[in-house]
Amino acid sequence: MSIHEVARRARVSIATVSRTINGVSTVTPQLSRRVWRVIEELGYYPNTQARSLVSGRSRIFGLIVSEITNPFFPEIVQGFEDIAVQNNYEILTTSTVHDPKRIALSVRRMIERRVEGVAIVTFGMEEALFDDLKSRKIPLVFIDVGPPLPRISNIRIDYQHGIREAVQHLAALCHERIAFISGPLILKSAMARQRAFIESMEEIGLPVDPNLLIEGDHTMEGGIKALKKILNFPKRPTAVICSNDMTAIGVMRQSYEEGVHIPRDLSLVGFDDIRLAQFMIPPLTSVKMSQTEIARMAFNALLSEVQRDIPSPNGTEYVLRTSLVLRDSTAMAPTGGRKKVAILKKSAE
Amino acid sequence: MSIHEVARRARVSIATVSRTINGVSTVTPQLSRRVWRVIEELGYYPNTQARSLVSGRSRIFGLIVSEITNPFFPEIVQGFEDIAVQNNYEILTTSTVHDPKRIALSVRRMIERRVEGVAIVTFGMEEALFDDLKSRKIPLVFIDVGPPLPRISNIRIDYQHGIREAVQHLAALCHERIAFISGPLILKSAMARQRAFIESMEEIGLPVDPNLLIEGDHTMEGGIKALKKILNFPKRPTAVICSNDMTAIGVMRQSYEEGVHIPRDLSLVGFDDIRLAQFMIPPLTSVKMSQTEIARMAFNALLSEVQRDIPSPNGTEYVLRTSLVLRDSTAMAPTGGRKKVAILKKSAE
DNA sequence: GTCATTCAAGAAAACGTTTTCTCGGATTTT
DNA sequence: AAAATCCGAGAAAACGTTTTCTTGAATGAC
Repeated sequence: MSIHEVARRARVSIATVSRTINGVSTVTPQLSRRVWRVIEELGYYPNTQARSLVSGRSRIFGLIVSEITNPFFPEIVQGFEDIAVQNNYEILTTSTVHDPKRIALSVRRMIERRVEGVAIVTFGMEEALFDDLKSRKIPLVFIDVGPPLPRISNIRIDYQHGIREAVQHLAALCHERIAFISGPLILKSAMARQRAFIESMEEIGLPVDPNLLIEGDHTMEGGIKALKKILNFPKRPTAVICSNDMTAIGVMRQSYEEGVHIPRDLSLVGFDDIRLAQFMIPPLTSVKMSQTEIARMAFNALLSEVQRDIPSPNGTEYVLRTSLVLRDSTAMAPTGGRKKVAILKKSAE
Repeated sequence: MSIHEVARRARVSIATVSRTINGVSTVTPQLSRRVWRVIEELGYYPNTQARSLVSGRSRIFGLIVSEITNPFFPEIVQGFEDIAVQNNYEILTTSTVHDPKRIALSVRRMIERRVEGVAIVTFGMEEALFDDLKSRKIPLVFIDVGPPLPRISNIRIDYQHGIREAVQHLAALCHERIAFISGPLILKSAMARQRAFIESMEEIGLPVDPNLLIEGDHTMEGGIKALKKILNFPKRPTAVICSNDMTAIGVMRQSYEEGVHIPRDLSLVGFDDIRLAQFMIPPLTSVKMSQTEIARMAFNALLSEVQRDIPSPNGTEYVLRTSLVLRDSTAMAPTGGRKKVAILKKSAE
């Protein structure tokens, strides 16, 4: 089972077996063949733990995501795993479920396993929980934190670009009253999206009604609640942009419940462009933030940091473009916005 | 950084440090306190690799799923992770993406990491790929394979129960032409579901039209295609049962496209009851196969096998009940169906 | 033909733990 | 009070590798 058994049967030293496996040049072809034959015969697989103990390299990366049951994340996990496999790395995934205890535990375990780097894809603000990793000089990559620190890279999401496209698209369809359902505003990323929305509106000369800035929670339930609120306003908006797709799905659901037709009565734009978006009814127009791309960037950030001989003095900043994907959940604004809504209300009574 | 440093600073031997960490009784409270203080001070975390090298226990379980981007699986991964955390295990997850090469590689790596057990949740038929694990006597747990072998447990899904409920439910709503969209029939699990459907229909005395047995592929796209086929039949069915929820979502999507209203024109039942089902428009009636429960069973199967002193001679068989969850995608059959069923029922008496 | 050089492969050290073995002092037994 | 027992803690072995050091044979130089 161990390298010794192989060595014994091939009548060589364990050093030779090790060298054979690792393709070190100094081993005679003849011996090499003999060793390989025994390895095959025995079905010998080297013990990774022993290997990385002596080599000091675990070939493991950690991946921390908020919640794997949120459809946004599986694509990231898959993408990360795909590249990891290609590069002979393994990954230790943790779905934090927003539980600080869980995060702390997971960080601890990753350190104990001597991971070579950790990608933190959480959109959260639990930064302090990762101090342990930082002080141990483990390469990290975050989403949307700055400024870069030694060994700590960052993927900056260019929210502005996609959201501007969304606002312009709606404006082109004659929408003027546009609501924005944000994520929890304690989250940097949620804040950034809202800010991008406001700036885009101002840029294009549309008024931002503070009543139409609604704080959601990035869940379907949140979308449902938010739409209820929106429909209660005397002056209903004709379009809604959501801070993520799950919220948009909630909005759709509640619209159906209340007899509001999308996109005839209400145009809807999501954010993230999860795969599901295209299978909604109607297919959801959304701002794409490529999960695969995020995964790729995150992995490469870690890998290149690990492969460096001297640590990067200031991490690296990667930028991810977002951009609008048009589908069927947006349409021309109902003419004379207001009146139409008034009529709608009457017929509802 | 290592146990030696701790030992040096606490002026004890490394054995004492080890004993302190592992709570071995024979260590004086006074010394213990001294050691702990140094550990805290240094922020020392033991090296898992060294630990499990000597102890021979990796405290890792492998988890192999078909495709983490399929909404059915994340709940399983999460559930598995939850229990693993509670039991101080770590998990190495692989999403096979149906690629045999990938599976083989992943199996190999798991063996190299000396995982203590592997849960295989794939609904596939790549069984031969796991022979390596079997021959190494690593505890395994499968879904829906039998018969049990030494150290190999099995979770048998009781498809019949839930599907019978679904058929009875539809029959009660006076449906008699009921279509079934299966998964790929090379899959045991897909076959089993179809068989359960046929048996349930016969049980209740409804005819099974072979034309209404359609082979899908467990994807949304498959559902879309299948519905197109169904709508082309001269004698359309009034209800459809799908072999999984993704297929049902595809059916919904295409129904919308073709102006077929669910549930007025067509009743729809899914299978799996993924979380998303309740957020569909309309909320999808589905046969629940609790993913959390599967995860729990799988983990416990592995854990109890590992904790045994002598291996189980025949694994253990766990059974998971399925049952219908009623929502809004089913309704009374369009009139015309009614009468006939009434007659049918009479003749059955 | 002797001596320096090269090189393949074995011996041994090292990685960071746990665990067995050993030892010396304290406690109990007689 | 001497002998036997216990017990806390250090020394050392072991886990399965990689890698450095060593060795001895073969090659080449003069």
